[in-house]
Amino acid sequence: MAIVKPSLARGTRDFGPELMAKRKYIFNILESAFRKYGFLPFETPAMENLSTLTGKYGEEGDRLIFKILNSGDYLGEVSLQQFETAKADGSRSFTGLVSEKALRYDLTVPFARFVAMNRGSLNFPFKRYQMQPVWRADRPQKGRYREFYQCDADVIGSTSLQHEAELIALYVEAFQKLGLRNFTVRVNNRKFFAPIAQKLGLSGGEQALATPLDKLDKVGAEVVKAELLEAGASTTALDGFFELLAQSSSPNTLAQLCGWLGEEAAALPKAEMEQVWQLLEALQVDTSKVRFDMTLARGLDYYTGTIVEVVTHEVAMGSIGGGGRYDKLTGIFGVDGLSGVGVSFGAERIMDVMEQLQLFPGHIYHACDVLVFHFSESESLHAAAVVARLRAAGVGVEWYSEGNKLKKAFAYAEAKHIPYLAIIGEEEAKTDTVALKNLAAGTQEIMASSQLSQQFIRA
RNA sequence: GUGGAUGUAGCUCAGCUGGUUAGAGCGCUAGUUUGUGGCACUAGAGGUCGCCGGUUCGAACCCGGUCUUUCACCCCA
Repeated sequence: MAIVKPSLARGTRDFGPELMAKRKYIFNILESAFRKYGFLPFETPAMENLSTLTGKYGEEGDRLIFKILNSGDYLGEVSLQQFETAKADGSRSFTGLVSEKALRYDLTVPFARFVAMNRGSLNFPFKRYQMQPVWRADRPQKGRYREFYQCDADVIGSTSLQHEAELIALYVEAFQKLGLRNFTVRVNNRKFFAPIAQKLGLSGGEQALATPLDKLDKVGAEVVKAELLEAGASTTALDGFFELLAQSSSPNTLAQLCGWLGEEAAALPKAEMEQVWQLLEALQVDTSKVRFDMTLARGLDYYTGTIVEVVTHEVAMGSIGGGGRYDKLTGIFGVDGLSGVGVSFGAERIMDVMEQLQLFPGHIYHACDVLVFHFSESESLHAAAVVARLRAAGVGVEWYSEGNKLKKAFAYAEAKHIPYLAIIGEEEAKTDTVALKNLAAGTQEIMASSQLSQQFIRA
């Protein structure tokens, strides 16, 4: 077989022991936060039926789904006419002919699929957390991968705004536990969009508003204004709206927006926002980390109510978390009346942010407590006894196997961040002792083998 | 998916307008020190110059394609 130069598929990465230590550190913090709020673990397959995924993420999203080619003679069933048609529409209809499975694009849709399938046997409101990779056929950039982990917490089967408030509380708590200080949970409500679009006179409905609005902070007011004009907005209404946007960082934004819309039109989303806010305060959430942001839109089609997104101000990075309420997601699978709400943590980006801010504590990467080293074969049985004795006492031990060079054992232990080296030579074997060296301090002590485990149990 | 940049030793990078055996620092290996590292000194190993093709007497260097990474757009975690 030809030798292939080893390489990674585009947009993917390996996780060596050091990165794994960091990822597990993040996952452990998130997991304990999830459990603290009553969420239970849950997983779904990496691949779903293509029909489960398409149409849930918007047109752009559909394009980014990784499709899996059918097995066998997948071209045999395709007629020449179908082929020509597909060729004419830029291959769009072709995937449907040769692919019926795809890699999951997010964790929410598979979860909704599960709930719809198992509604009879679930205990509602059903709360689950899920930490698994998702795949997107996007063009990779910094902080943007084609395979990345999401950590989601969702509750399906309740319309209570308690869940919105609790999930925001969870966000604030988890990010603070991870060590992030300067971050904001942006909150908005999709129910504002229809009345705003109507007042502006947009023909395309709320989506015509959401897409341009979402990129306001990026492209600036003028560009957004131009796009909305093109979408049919009236000039006078637009001026009023941008006056609001110009001061959208003020704490009165919500009231101003509602004033502009009129009490009747704004009544529902306003009431929801206010209730969520009251609950946040009652839950003693640090609301300085939470901000109403009328420019937040979010791309995914399925959100219907409260939407949230988390950004950090300490490093340049896209959002590190996002979520919202979706009323009709299970409806697509034939089960109406099950509203859901959830949040997602972008593990990969959180990891990149924490890396840059050096938020990982130093102790998370160490293989075990002690490396046992013996000089020659004649001491190996004594060393084995020491190893066994330590492990029996619950101490993490690695037994060095490469030769008689103490120097190399030092380097090895250091590379794996093992704090202690237990040295066994002729003299130690004879007297049933061990020379225990603390690598960081450089101190060394001769002690009886039987006393050795005490050192670690104390520490 | 569209446009721009990038790619030289394990890592970070030199390499003058194309000209013989492609360099440095760090790291690695061995030794000074046959049982005590993190310092110093000495020696050494390691490169199809991303890949494929073209121009040329001659290409790491010029041209085309391709892949990777990266930036902007799009979108998003």
